[in-house]
Amino acid sequence: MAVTLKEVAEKAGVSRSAVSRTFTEGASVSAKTRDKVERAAASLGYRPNFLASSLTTRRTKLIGLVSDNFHNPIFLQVFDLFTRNLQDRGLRPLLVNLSNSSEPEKSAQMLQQYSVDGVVLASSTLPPAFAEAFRKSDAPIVHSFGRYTDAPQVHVVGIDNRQGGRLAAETLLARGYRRIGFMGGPRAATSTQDRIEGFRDVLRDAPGVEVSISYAEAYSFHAGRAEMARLVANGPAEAYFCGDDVLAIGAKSAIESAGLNVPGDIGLIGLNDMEMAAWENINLTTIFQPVEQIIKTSVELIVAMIEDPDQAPKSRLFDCRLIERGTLRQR
Amino acid sequence: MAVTLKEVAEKAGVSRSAVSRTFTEGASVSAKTRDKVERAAASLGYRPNFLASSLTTRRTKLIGLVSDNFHNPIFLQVFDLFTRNLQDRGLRPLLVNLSNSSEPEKSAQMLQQYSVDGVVLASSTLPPAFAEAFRKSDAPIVHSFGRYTDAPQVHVVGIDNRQGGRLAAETLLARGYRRIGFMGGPRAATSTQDRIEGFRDVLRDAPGVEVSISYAEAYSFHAGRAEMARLVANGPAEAYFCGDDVLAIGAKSAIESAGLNVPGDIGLIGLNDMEMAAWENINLTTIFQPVEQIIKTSVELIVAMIEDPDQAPKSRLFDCRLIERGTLRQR
DNA sequence: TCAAATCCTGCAACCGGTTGCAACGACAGG
DNA sequence: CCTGTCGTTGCAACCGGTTGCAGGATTTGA
Repeated sequence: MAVTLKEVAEKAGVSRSAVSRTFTEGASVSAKTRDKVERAAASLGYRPNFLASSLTTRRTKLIGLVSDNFHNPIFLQVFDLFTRNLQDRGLRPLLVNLSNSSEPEKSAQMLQQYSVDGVVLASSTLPPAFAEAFRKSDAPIVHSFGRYTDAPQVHVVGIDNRQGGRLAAETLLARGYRRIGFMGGPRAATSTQDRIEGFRDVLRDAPGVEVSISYAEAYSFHAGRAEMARLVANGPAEAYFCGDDVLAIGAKSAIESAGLNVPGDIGLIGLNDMEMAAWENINLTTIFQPVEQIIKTSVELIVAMIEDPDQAPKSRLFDCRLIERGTLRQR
Repeated sequence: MAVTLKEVAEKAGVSRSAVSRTFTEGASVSAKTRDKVERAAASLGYRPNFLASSLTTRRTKLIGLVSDNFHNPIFLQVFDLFTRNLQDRGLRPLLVNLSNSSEPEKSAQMLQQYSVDGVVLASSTLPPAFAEAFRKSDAPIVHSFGRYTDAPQVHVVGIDNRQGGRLAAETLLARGYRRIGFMGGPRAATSTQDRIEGFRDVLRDAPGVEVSISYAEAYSFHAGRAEMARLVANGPAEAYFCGDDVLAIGAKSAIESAGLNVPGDIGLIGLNDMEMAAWENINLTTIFQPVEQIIKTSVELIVAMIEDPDQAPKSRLFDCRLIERGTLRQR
């Protein structure tokens, strides 16, 4: 059984308040008392109970970290960065896996019952209804990797998907491709639509360019591979912008299985720049998404909102940039 | 501000105890009272505060999920499975990232301060001192993917690394390889030594077989690639057992970069059977590690220990099995 | 119809802390 | 030496729940 305040107080011969105060930043305690208390606490191995104190302080230092993406390898990096950023500020992530859950309200309530100080939604595929469910809990919320809106319901931190789409289109144009395809993730993913829009904006005005659009069933290797296999069988474009690296890697596999070559026969450009994209046997040209910056900003934002919860929701978007590797022809 | 017990009690015209009891499994409340309370609770949107109740019940339903492995893609699956298994039992993972932390005691104390009901250490590379630090916290502990010991300090759930090593060796022998290498992870990783032992046990007695051992600096693609590049330059063996799929994939990349072919020139067999190993462009023959079973057992064990904490620590090991794909010659 | 058994309920104390307030002691200034 | 000020301390109430206990209400059995 853990040592309590009371035991320390008795051992040190002071009141419980005195003990509490020596462990509270900025409270008024004399050097003599502090010394007695610290001595007693050390000898008993006392550690204040966070949960008990949270009752009165109304701070748990718990942050709900909610995601539905446990298959795309980029999210391992996302979890790594989130946990470290949070830990560095003395916050603790309470992990919630929304995969095949149809009841976001349950999770939102649960987080509320744990009195989390804030919630991070880390997902680019979260249906709007889900974000809405969490909004009702009164804790600060940040939607990371979310979609830009003029009047967002919650704070959004992510990339400018439109700019990413434009960048991909410009890159493909500059390489001289004229029959160009977009291969998106699931049609419903919020990120996909904006990327298409940017992509189209650029190509609309380009003379003699033919654009095709298709969707993979998920942001996964197999979905990308299956979709590209279908495309290859029906006369593929010259190059594809894939909405995610993992789709691009699947696509590459399909192309090579068909006896064709990347970038010789078909060019590919991905999005994310996940670790694997740099592996020499993959070597994927891709649009870099500033994951570290997004996460750092998300955590800063959550911390700021804990201090001052009444900030109007805003979208914070970062630009993507091109990472040139070996899956587009040089021109 | 959240609705409290007291407000519900007032609205329903009953005592606080009555409200508490209607929300407590198996407490004695009349149908009439329960009805009044539920009505009032629903109209106010009341949800009991877990943290407050944990103070008296001594159950938080919080489980510390500790890991230091946020780079090997297999761990995304590990996190997925852990969170889901825990959630299914109404438990909540408090995620702790031990990466580049040299003070496990801090994390252990922190978990204690949150009164977690149990701790899962999910790592195959955890230095013994780390496990030791957590052992001192009085919560039930399970070390998943840990190393087998006759007299373990904490419960261990993992694979029989020795059997895995034997299986790899037998497979390579059966394929007619005679110059055989082992490429392990970091020399200090607890798992590596046992795998070598099993591997050696089989090959020691095989006539005319030459065994070499080497280590990659980390369980990572680049470490595997670098080590294999070194081996290829110095006259490689005919086939290698790599201590992890990600090492094997790195090795394959190095072999192909050197203008050689897998399995034509060098055979490879990995360990883990991570998702990516099945990707058609990788198609890695590997030793399957029953991750789902390990995690399911770990969670069951934690739950059992919460009920009855005084079980002597035991090791629970699972057998590996061979997954044949395309990186070994057929014989 | 009445006593005994059973079920419900509220009181009050408690879980492990925090904090407003009033009392106290020490010290400085007059 | 007295008074005012200030820093320190303990008391007691509180955070949002749970629970042992005793008394009241209800049911059961004869």
